[in-house]
Amino acid sequence: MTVVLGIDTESNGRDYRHDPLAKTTGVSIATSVNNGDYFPFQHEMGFNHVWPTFYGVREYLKDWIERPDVVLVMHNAKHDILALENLGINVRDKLYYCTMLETHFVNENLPNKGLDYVSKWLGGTPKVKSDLMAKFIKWGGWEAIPSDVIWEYAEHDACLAYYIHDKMYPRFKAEGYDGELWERERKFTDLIMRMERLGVPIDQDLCEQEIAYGTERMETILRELKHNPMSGADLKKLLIDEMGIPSQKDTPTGRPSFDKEAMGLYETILEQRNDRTAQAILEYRGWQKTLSSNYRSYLELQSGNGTLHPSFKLHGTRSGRLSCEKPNLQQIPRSSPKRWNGSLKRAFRARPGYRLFEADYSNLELRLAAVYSKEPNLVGPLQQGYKPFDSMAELLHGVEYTDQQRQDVKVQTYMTLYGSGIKRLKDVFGLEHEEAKKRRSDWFGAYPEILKASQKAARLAERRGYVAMWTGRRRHLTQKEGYKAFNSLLQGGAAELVKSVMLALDEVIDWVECRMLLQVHDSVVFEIAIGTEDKWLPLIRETMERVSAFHPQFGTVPFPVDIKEFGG
DNA sequence: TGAACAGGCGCG
DNA sequence: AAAGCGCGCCTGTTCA
Repeated sequence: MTVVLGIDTESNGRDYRHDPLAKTTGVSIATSVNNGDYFPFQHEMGFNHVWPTFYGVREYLKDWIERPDVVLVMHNAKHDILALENLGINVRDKLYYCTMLETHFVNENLPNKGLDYVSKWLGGTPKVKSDLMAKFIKWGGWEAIPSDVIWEYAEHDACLAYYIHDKMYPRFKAEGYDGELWERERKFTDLIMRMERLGVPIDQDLCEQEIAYGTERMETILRELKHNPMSGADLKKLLIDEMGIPSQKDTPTGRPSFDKEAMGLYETILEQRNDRTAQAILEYRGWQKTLSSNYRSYLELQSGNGTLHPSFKLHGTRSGRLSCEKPNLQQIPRSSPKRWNGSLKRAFRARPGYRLFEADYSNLELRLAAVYSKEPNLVGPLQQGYKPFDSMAELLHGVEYTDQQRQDVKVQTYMTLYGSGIKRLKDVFGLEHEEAKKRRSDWFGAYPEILKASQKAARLAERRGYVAMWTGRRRHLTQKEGYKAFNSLLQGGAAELVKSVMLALDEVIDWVECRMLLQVHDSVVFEIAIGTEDKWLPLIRETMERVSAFHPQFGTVPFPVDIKEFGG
């Protein structure tokens, strides 16, 4: 017989992954929906337990929690596992359930997966945060809450975890997630936790230099323009009222738009007057974005020795991808000639004795589309080693295709795989309705099996309410969302594939000479000891390219991996 | 004064 | 009938 325990932990609010002062102040345990207790024993203020055993609460909890017949239930286990580890309680090898992920797997479309929201969504009670507790938090942070003040809140949270598991587990199991899939998810959670703890090293001096340079550029531009380029109202005054240019584009709410596309239009008009106002506005906004979202944010978030510890959210996306926050290192600007963000990767510098490398799949989702659809016009050329868009441009425009045609085919292909309609095609390529229709039918004429696969996925989603990825993981769609089904299979299938690959990589790397630091959907960033590159890089490539190990279908086309040095 | 929304932009 | 998909996070604006 197993015992199910709802667990919730309280801490002093510091980050377990890098802060030596991080401390778990107490643990709550629920043995049923309405039977929970809180064990405070490391609070700065208020009562601390020394009972119930002579050798202490920590040991008592450890004995209980580590018992092999105890199954733990936690809301956001990734956090509570660290909190328990902080007490020397090891749960990495035991069976646990994360109610947040149970909820996410069964209903990935829920806008919020927090404990309070999910409980209420299920018809349960909300969290109980007293006014007094809120005041303490405001006054001195979580660290300042006396144990007696957090008591009720803490034990209630453990009950809520128990309650959510009680409600969600049957659905989780019925959809086939318990067992192998959940075990795989726990292993992946463990891997992500190791990645997060390692963190990503940055070059603080370079960040500071860029902040100084960018701030100066922004001040200069502001003096010239005398208007705030971040303010729509100001830009209207400047460009439309003062300079007399008619509005080029409107936002959905009817105000003039000054996004990149609109600014491009203003720029061509201003070019004739030899006026650089549009460029100045774009440069200002470019610096603003980069300084606040990247350089300054990196310096603020680094842990004290120049290391970033972003959080990867396992429940972050409906598609099954990870998301990343604080900071979001899945949106580091890619290399380009732009002065303000074109070389941002230089801000990342491996630890002494190491180098950074990024290994990424080429056209991962497109290759998956070829596999799923079995489209001979795509599978054939890929098998022969063609680059997909070379082959597609050739098929649609003949061997004499232009660079522009190739680029357009690429854009149209991704638009199509993402479910774009004719209207969007018209807008993006500036076509008449009939031309757009023809482009669409030409594309589908060349790749008819893709159209069929897409329609088949849509029908299936409409009939069953979901599509299943190759692992069994589901994406739930409403009747109206059938058009998203094929894209869900590609985006979600790719995410599942990269997850499997990372688990396979975990088996071959040693996490000392070679370790994973980041995942960016179709790529993985590694830190590798100098002098051992020849040992690890080929192994990484082989492991990543051997996707047929996960599903025999993936053997029908190659999945080539490109490896580049990353950072400065 | 703070929350919520809108617009904008970075990534795959 | 028509629909580009999936994110995080910044500044400015609006509203309670």
